[in-house]
Amino acid sequence: MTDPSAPSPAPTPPARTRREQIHEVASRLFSQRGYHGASMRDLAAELGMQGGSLYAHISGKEALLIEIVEQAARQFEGALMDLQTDPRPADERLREAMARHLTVVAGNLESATVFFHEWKHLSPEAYARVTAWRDTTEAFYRDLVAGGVREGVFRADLDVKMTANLILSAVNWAYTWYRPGGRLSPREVADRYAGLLLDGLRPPPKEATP
Amino acid sequence: MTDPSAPSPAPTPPARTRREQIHEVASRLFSQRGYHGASMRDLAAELGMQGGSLYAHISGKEALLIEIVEQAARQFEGALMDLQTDPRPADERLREAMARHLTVVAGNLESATVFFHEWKHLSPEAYARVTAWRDTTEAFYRDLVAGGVREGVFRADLDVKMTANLILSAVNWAYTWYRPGGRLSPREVADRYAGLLLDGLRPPPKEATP
DNA sequence: CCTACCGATCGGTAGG
DNA sequence: CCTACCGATCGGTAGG
Repeated sequence: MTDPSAPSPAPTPPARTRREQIHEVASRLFSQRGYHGASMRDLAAELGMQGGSLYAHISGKEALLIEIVEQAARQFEGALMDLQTDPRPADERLREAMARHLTVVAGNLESATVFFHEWKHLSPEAYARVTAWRDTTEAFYRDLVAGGVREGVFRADLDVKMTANLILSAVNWAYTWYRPGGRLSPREVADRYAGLLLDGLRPPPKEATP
Repeated sequence: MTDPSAPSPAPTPPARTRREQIHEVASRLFSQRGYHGASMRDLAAELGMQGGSLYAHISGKEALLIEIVEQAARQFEGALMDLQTDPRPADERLREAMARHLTVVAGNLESATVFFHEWKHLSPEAYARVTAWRDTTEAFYRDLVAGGVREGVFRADLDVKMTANLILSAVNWAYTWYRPGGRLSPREVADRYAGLLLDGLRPPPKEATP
């Protein structure tokens, strides 16, 4: 990691790194085996330590789950929320939001899987925080759709809630099938999905030539 | 359940009922707490028996998971597969497939949740069977989309795989938000989703009036 | 970060 | 379907 010919201006703090390693391996194990199916001894073994040694770095198993899930929630939030003040028309904002959302999912498949599957095992307080984050994301997409209707970029007769549900389905469900190194980048998936949603499956109407 | 004024022509076999009760409660517990988070003693307690007594009815915990997951898979298959020979145009077939798919999800929220979350805990043989079922469903939607393109009902430039992914996202993700007794029936959700997918979010082009 | 250990709980079985 | 039990494993701690 360190180039011996160069000075090392900012030595990496090692304590932080170890915690991050634990988080990373825990994300993988929780996503593969589920929260209850992955044991602290499994986790320790993957890091080359004994089970009890983990507790020098973390306070417990649930704290690990909380941090993984809340970090994922913060990433979704950080990717989307500044789009609320974006001046572009709603169709462009939709394309951009889907691209960012899919980029977070695709770039964090393991913690996204933990976020979607294991959040129900959180203690009531953390559970409530995650529920609030989910509601915020849903409201973001509903507002985007409603804004598009107001702008005249979207149909006036849209069911705003169902439209937001459909968009969320597309970007969230990607955690089940998207694999890095596949045919399409997250942005390409977003472009195709947004194109389908905006223009629909039907062929464009022919020029009126009776 | 039995009308005392009427003769009972086919007495219900009680052994089958007990197994079905176990399946039903297991679906709920597995969906709420996850496969590894739900214990056999939890399950027995909900049925008013001791942990060991379950094994008079079932062979083990994993057999229970296999049966729940495979029953769900069979329901999806049974709902969709006869549509392959349906003579209607692809847009109508799409609407019907989504309605049936959503009806299975909405009518079996617990086992659908187990199907989507816990199948990764199956033994290799059952895992392979479920994977094959998933592939069949994906192929069904890809064929439907490709058929629509051939018929001229869908745009010629569709990305068939991504279109099928988008449809599957819509109908599968419903397990996370659909609740019985909500605003819309599964069929109404399907109608709205199919309408959005077919016609898109953009307003219809005005009649050419220059 | 390790050794050694705690009480609790796990899936499952024997014998009735 | 129950009682009583099996060995294994769980999350976590004490003391170094």
